[in-house]
Amino acid sequence: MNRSRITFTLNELVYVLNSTADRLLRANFELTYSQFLFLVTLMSQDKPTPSYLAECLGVSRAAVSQRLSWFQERSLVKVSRVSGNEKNLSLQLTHKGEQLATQSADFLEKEFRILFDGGSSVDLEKLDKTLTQVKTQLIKNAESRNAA
Amino acid sequence: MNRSRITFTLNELVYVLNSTADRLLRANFELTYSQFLFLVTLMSQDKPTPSYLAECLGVSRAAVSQRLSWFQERSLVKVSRVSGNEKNLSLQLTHKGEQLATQSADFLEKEFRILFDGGSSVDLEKLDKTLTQVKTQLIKNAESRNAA
DNA sequence: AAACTAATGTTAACTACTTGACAATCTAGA
DNA sequence: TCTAGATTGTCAAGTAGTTAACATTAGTTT
Repeated sequence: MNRSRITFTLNELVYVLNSTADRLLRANFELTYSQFLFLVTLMSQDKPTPSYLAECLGVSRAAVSQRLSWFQERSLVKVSRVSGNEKNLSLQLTHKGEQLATQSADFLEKEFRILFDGGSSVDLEKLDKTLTQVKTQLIKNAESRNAA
Repeated sequence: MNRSRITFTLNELVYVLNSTADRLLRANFELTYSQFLFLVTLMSQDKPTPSYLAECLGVSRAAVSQRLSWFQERSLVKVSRVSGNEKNLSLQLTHKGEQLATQSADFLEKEFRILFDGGSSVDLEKLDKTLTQVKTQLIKNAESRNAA
């Protein structure tokens, strides 16, 4: 029952976090959480192709392809071709897109700092390290188990 | 950047956990993770109505309604009416459904114990408590923020 | 150079959810 | 008692993802 409890707790926590973010973003920027992630991920991306964006977002190339028009229609993302490269599309945040991404990220950051706060005895820095450790170990064990 | 890192880490960890569970269940029981959750949740439920199941699963009543036929077709769940109650449906795992739920849960439990193991220095019990604490506090702060 | 091979982006068909509307049923209050 | 309100289950329409198949382009091998 140990395993179940912690995976359920994790799922619940993630649900609370993501739906809170979604609510805040909808109310203040008319943006869903997943649209926000799309913009923010694209902004921090060194290789701005749809294929790489899909990989960073953890979704399929088809999913990115389908969503692109939404961001183009709203002048948030510019899709172009770089001369000498007929294979890859190049994605770029417009000025408007960049502003929206930056402002909403700052806002969310500030809001969450308040929500996480309140005389908490939890060391978030340390918690993050622990979680990363669990993740890494899980992946490693799964791999060695598959190899065997 | 603190907030972002930990929410990303959490999302990543949950993704690894759930997709691992999904892979194991598909390979060994021809069951997706979400079908597994449907069965297991129903099994541990005291008030076996679709509406309450939806609440427990964290999805809409419509979603449960749409999925019910899948479980009925495979003789995993029996849908009936209790006499004297024309409003609520009554859901019940069949013997086959109960066996599948129990066996797959035991299997998953065992597999995850192995994956979580391996000379880990992480106290999962304690981690669970910390996560629960963070979740509770987050909800509390969000409420008092909304009230104000 | 030609010919495999691999990667990219798009489409079609599917799945699993959502919200909003609805009829049917139960429950309480005047 | 009966009526107003709440709850339940379902449907329709919409959204966001999936996989599989495809044409196109780029790299590699012979």
